[in-house]
Amino acid sequence: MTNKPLQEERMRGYFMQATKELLKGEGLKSINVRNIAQQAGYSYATLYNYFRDVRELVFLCVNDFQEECAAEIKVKVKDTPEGTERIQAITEAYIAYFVQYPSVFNLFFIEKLGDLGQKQPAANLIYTFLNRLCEEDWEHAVWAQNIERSRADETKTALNYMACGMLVYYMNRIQPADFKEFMQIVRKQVTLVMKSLV
Amino acid sequence: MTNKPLQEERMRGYFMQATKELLKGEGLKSINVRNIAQQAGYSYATLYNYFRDVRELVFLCVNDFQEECAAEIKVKVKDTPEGTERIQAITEAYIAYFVQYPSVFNLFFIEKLGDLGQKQPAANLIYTFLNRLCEEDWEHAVWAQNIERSRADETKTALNYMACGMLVYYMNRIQPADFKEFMQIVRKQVTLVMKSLV
DNA sequence: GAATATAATTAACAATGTTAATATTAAGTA
DNA sequence: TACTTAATATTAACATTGTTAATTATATTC
Repeated sequence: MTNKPLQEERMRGYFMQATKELLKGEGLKSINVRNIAQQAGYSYATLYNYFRDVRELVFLCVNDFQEECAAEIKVKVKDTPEGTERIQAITEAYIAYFVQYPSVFNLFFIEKLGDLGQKQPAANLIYTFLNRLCEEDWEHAVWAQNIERSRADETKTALNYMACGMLVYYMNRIQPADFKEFMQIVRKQVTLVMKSLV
Repeated sequence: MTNKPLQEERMRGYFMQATKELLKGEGLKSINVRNIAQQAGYSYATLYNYFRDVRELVFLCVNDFQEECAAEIKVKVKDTPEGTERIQAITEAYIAYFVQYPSVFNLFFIEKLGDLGQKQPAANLIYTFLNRLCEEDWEHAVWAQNIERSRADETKTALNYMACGMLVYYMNRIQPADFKEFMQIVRKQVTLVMKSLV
């Protein structure tokens, strides 16, 4: 008695595991079908029995990285009081995560999923990620500080854009040069955006 | 009597012209040595007599695009009064330019120049572009509205990051779907950032 | 006009994504 | 158990792209 869907799921898992290992290890430049397949212990053509193409495979990893990122952040901010203060802390941790894993950043924000046909779900997943991370805290802030929801939404959006912009500059332009300085700017800018709440 | 440097400069010009035509026409996906060389009327290997590699060629176009963009913006904002109001107008026109030419956007913000060895100058050129476009107006604003310079610098930086972030989201994630709506969000967000001045 | 330097072209190679053809393994049945 | 067929995996092959080497064409100089 065989269970085909389960087996296929396992196979996909092996390839995804391999992809994630490569991404976090060697980085994006090592991502190609032959490397991935070797890391998974299969031949490169086998991959095509389980994924439409290599991009589908790579973008299926987005979910896993988000879970990992969310877990990491949860630990980091567990002692920060709920509300705007924690929104700042989460945003900073979010940025720090991507700095730690540049390939994940590229995967999330740079690689074009546009070409990826039906993968708009992945785009939404990415677009809403920071907001989901901060959801409770926004609720709390709106309630506790009596903030207008439309105002909160604008600030939320601003935070989202700002975080992305800072990451793009830091990652692609090496600007500023060092991480510590970068995180200081991040803190300043996040504070500045949060000020628009009141 | 020949003038080698002049001739070489001309050759470089032909290839750069071809590259720019392709970028603005077919887009980034059509950029490869064979296409560029054909568009320039030469063989693909000839390119390597004038540029280290294809990326050097492409990034040499950054300058030209910036000039074009600056000229376009100048026309657009010529009736807007100097100062913060024009900073907003310039920022919006800057964003609109990149939406109009997605390949230029990719070239400026997405393509990694990191690998490009000694091309940090290009990175700086890009990083400072919006600030240079608004330079006079910032001077005017600081002077006319008696704004602290450190405060102005923070807002300037925020605007820079914000513009980049909005573009990344709109370009890569198709979010929001339509240009008009996007530009409304842009206006709102720019206004929000500019409020941090006072 | 022959010899040489310069520049451009074609040929060739390596890396990568993808598909087609082949081989291998597993499942089902007499 | 042995044979047939379906499934899965592998190797071979092809297309695209960047790059370099070998070759050909052009221009310069004596």
